Amino acid sequence: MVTIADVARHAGVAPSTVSYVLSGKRAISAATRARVQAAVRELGYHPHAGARALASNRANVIALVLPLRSGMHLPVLMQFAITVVTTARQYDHDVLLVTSDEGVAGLQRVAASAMVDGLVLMDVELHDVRVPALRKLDRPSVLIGVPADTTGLTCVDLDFMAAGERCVEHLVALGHRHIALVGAPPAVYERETGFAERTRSGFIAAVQRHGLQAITTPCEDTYEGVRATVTELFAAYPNLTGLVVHNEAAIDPLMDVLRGMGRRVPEEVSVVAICPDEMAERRSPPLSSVLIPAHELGQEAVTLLMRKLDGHPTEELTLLAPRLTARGSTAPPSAV
Amino acid sequence: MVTIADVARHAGVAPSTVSYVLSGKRAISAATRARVQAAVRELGYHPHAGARALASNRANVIALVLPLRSGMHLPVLMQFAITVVTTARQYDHDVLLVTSDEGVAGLQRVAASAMVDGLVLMDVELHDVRVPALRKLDRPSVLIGVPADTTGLTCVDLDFMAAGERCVEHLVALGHRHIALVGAPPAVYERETGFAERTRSGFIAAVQRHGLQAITTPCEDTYEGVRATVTELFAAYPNLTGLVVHNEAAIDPLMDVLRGMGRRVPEEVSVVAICPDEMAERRSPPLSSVLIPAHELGQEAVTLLMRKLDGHPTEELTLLAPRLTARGSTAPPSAV
DNA sequence: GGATTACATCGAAGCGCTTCGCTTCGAAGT
DNA sequence: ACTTCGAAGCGAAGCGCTTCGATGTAATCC
Repeated sequence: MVTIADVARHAGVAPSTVSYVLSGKRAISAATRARVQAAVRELGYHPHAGARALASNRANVIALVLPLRSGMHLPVLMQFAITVVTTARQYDHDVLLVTSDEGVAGLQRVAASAMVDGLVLMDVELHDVRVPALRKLDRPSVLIGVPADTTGLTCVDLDFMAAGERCVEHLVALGHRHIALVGAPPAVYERETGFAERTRSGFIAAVQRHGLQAITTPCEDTYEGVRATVTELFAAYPNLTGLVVHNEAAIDPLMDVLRGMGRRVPEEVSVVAICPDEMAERRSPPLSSVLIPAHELGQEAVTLLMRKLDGHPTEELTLLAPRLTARGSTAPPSAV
Repeated sequence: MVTIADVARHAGVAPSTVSYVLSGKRAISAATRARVQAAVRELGYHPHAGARALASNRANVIALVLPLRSGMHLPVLMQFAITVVTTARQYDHDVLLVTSDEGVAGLQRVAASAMVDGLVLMDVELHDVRVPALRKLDRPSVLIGVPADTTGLTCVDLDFMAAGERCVEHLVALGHRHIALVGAPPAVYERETGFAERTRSGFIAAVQRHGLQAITTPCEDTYEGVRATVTELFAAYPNLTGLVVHNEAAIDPLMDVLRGMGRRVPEEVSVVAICPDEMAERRSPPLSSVLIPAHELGQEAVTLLMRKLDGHPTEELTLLAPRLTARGSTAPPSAV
C-alpha cells in the first residue's frame, strides 16, 4: 500500500506538506504543489479512508436510509438513490446504504461509529419512528418527506398539496366539472404517510374553490381492487369526466379497466396522474401528469446536507413546486 | 465520544481486554466478559469505524457497484440492493453504494482507499469495462452477470439459457408448435449483455430439439416499438400461438397490443415471460413466468464474497436454476 | 538596516483501535 | 515440592493521516 510517507519521500517533502497539498488548508508554493501532485499520480496514491476519518474526524461518507416497508415504489427509490450518490460524489462524499431492518439501531450504529458524517432519510412518514431517534443523534440529517413535527429538522419534498391543486386546475381549465381523486391504498392513509393526505387536501381545496363536489377514494393497487374502485366510482357518479390518480401502481390497471368498461381516454374520461415522467410517457396514450421529481429532490437533499455539514443553518421545510405536463390523456369533456 | 478506554476504565480492565471481548479473538473469562459487555451497554459504546479499519486493516464494508447505463430495470436493481444490504448486515458488514459515473476510477478509489474490503458488481455485461479494472484491484469481488471471460472471477447469475429452454418446454408440453421469442431491445443485444443472448440460444436449442422453427426478434420497449414488433411477427407467422417474452418493460405494452389486436390470452395466444414475480402477478391474467431471482442472487453474491474475504476459494460461475411458475397466461392452443 | 510580517514548510503529537508478546497465576503432571 | 503449561489479562507499539505550533526564509516597512 502506498502511504502519504511514500509520496512525501518521492516528492522530497514532509508528509504534512503532502497533506496540505491534498486538502488545500494551507498555502503551498506552486512548485511544491506540482511536485507533490506528480508524486501522487506516479505512485497511484489514495489516502487511507480510515486513517483520514480517524485523524480528521470526518468520514466523507453520508448514509442513505431506506425504510423497508412494503408498497414502496422501488423505481422511484432507486432513482433517488442514484441521484444521491451522484450528487454526493460532487461534494467528494460517498454513500452508505442503510436499511431499517435493524430498526432504529442501524442509524445509531452508523452515526455513533463515525462511519458517516450525516444522513439522508428517504420516504419519511408523518409519524416516522426514525425521527425521534434522529433528534438525539448529534449528526446532521435531511429528510425526504415531511413528518408531523418538523422543528429542528430539515425536510425536502414535493409540494403534494399544490400538486393536488394543480391537477384540479388543469382539468377545470379544460372544462371538467365532475372530478374524482383516486388515491393511494387505504393502508397508506392509515399509516399517515403524509403525502397521500396532503394531495387529498390540495385536491379538495381546489375543487371546492371552484364550487365542485369533492370526490375522493383510496384505491388498492391490485387489478381487482382497481376494478372495484373504478366501478363503484362511476356507479355513484355517472357523469364523472375527470380522474386524478395518485397511485403509481394503480395506473396501469386503471387504464386497462377504463378501456374494459368502454370509457375512452381522453375522449370520454380525462386522466391526470401524479407519477414519474417515464411512467407517464410509456403509456398509450401518454399521461398528462405531475412528475415526482426524484432527481431534484435527491439533489436538493444532498446539497442541504452538505450545507449543514459545513455548519450553515438551513430551512426546516423545502417544498418543490409541482410541474404539470399535459400529454395525451386529458382533453375537454365531450359536449353532452 | 465514548472510546474503548472509557469502557475499559468503567469495567476495570485494560483496553486490549475490551477489544478481545468484542472480537472474540482470545479467551476471556466469563466474569470479565460480562463486566465488559455491561460497560459497553451502559456507556453506549460503538467502536470508531475508522480507527478500527486503520488498526485491523478491515473496514467491514463492501461496495455495491451499479452500472449507470440507461435501460436498466430499476425495480430489480433496487431489490438486489436491498437484499445485498440485508445480507451483508448478517455478516456484520455495511454497504457502500457506488455508481459508475466516475467510470472505473470509482472502483479504484474505494478499493485503494481501503473504504471497502470487497465489491459486488451488478448487471455485468459480456464485455464490461469494469472487469479488467477489477482484475488488477487486489480486492475480492463477486459479479452478478457473466462476462465473456470468467477466469479468476466469481460470477453469479440466473441460468438464462436454461430459462429460455424452460419456457419452450412449458409451451411445447401444452401442445404449442409455433413459438416465438420476443427479446430485449436491439441495443441490449448490440451491447452483448450476455443474458439476452443466452436466453436466445436456450430458446433456439429447445425449439430445435422439438423440430420446431426458431423465431426470435428483438423488441423495443416503447408502446409503438412493441406494436410494430408484434404486428410484424403475426404477419410473418400467422399461426403463432406461443410467445416467450424476455423484456420486462415490453410486457405491459405487449399485453395491451395483443388485446388491441383481438388476440385473447391465453385462449388464442399463450404468453410466458421472464420477469420478476410481482410483475407477473399484478397482470390480469397473471403471467406464467420464470422469475428473476433478485433476492437469491443478491444473497448468494454476498455469501460468496464473504467466503472470499475469509480466504476461501469459490466457484468461478454459479448459475441459479430457473423456476417456472404456471399462471393464467398459458394454456393449450385452441384446436384449429 | 534592523524589526516586522507573511509565506512556505517541517516535526511531532495524537486520533481510537487491534495485536503481539509478555507476565502472572493457578492447576496439573511427575 | 518443583517444573510445566494453559488461561487470562496487560502494556505498548503502530496503523496512516491531520493539525498545531515552530522554524526558516524572503519580502516589507519605517
